Amino acid sequence: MVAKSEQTRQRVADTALRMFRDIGFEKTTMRAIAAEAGVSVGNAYYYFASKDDLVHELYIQVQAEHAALASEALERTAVFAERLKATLHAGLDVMAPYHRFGADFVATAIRPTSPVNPFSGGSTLAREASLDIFRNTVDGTRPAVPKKVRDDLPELLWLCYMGITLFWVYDTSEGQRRTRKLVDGAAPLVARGLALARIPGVGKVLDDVLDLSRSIRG
Amino acid sequence: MVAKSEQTRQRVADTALRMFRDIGFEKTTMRAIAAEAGVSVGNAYYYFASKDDLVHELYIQVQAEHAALASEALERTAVFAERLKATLHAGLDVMAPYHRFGADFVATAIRPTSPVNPFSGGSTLAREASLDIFRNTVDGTRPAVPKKVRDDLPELLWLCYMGITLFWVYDTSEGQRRTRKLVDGAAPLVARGLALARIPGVGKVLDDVLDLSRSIRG
DNA sequence: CCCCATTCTTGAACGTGTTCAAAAATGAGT
DNA sequence: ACTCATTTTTGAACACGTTCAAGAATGGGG
Repeated sequence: MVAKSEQTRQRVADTALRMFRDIGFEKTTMRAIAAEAGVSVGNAYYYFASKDDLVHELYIQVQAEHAALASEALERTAVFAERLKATLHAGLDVMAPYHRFGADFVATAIRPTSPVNPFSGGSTLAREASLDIFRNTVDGTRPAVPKKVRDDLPELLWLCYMGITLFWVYDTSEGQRRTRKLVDGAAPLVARGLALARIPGVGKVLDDVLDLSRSIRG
Repeated sequence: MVAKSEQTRQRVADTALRMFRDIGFEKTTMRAIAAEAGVSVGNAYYYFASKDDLVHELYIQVQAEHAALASEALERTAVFAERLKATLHAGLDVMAPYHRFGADFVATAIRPTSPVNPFSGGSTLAREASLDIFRNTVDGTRPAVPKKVRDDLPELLWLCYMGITLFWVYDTSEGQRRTRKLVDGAAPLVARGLALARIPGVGKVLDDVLDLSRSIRG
């Protein structure tokens, strides 16, 4: 019977995530989580190597919700700008309850040693899952995006999404209204920008940008 | 006599900065700083509200060095791409000794509550000082950059610099070679991209980008 | 039923950043 | 020289994340 152990793990995770949402990152101490979940501090550490690891748990869950919500919304349109908008808004929808926690999340995630870090660590599962959402967004587009950028676009959009998330973290307007406005404004602009890729002069510069991007990554 | 007090403050700051550079952020404990500087822990806190505040001190100093080094290099050329390259490389030069400390610095700086945060807090002195470096970079350019973007360009470049810094933090290549390559490649590309602003189709999109950027900030 | 290796759980202990009441040093006014 | 309010300094104490030796529960094999 492995269920008992899994049950304890789940109770700790659920308690932690609820407390992150309700009272914020700093007030959610490991002692408080343990007490609330009815286990000892050491026991929580048996299942999660660190407090950051619990943040990782939250990241996984938020991302799964993002994928589900985006996938659903993407069925409704094939127009690139609309699809991008839908994916980005879905991300904001899912993160919304955790806005007050956002800054701490980003500060945690940005450390190279963090299990949540989206950049380093190479092929993190979480990062690939997140990239897949943007691959979906690009792939289902009709008319298709220019061949030239098709391969790199998902990663580029994902990077934009990271930027938007950062903007969102600092967005103190009610309901993060300004971030919504940013998404609404930026999505069609990206689409129009892509169309420019067909202008010869622009295309050359774009080629070089993509070359540089590839050479830096390699 | 106010010098005695200032002397203590300076000794704490110097000790902290040296230890950050030599042994890293985490190993530089407040107790270790105090011991090394020959004061009590509480005394260090009399002058610096937090460990983050000591990071702020470092930020100020690094930035002053960046301004000086960039200003010197900018006297040597009026070509935009060269000026941008010079400013960015100057930044990397100044940060170089602290590379191992970079991740902790960024994680500290990114919190909205941090005294080092470059975004929130509105008109932080440090942020304005940093922006001035890029205003200098743009202003002295001959031929001048397109009127359309002249006002917004410094802030945009500064934002790029933040991005490059982030890249630099994760750059594990020796001497952060890849970041240098990024700067060398990106600077001329930005210059060529600016030239495109004069193409009508591109100009329209650019106008909208700038409009959005302004409306979001306001 | 009992063994015992494995899995799970406990709570005290460590080092950390930070706080604070109290003590010491300082220096301007007499 | 002597106040005494102000500035500076001290070190013990607090809550935190984390570790770990020790013990308790579990469950398959005799």
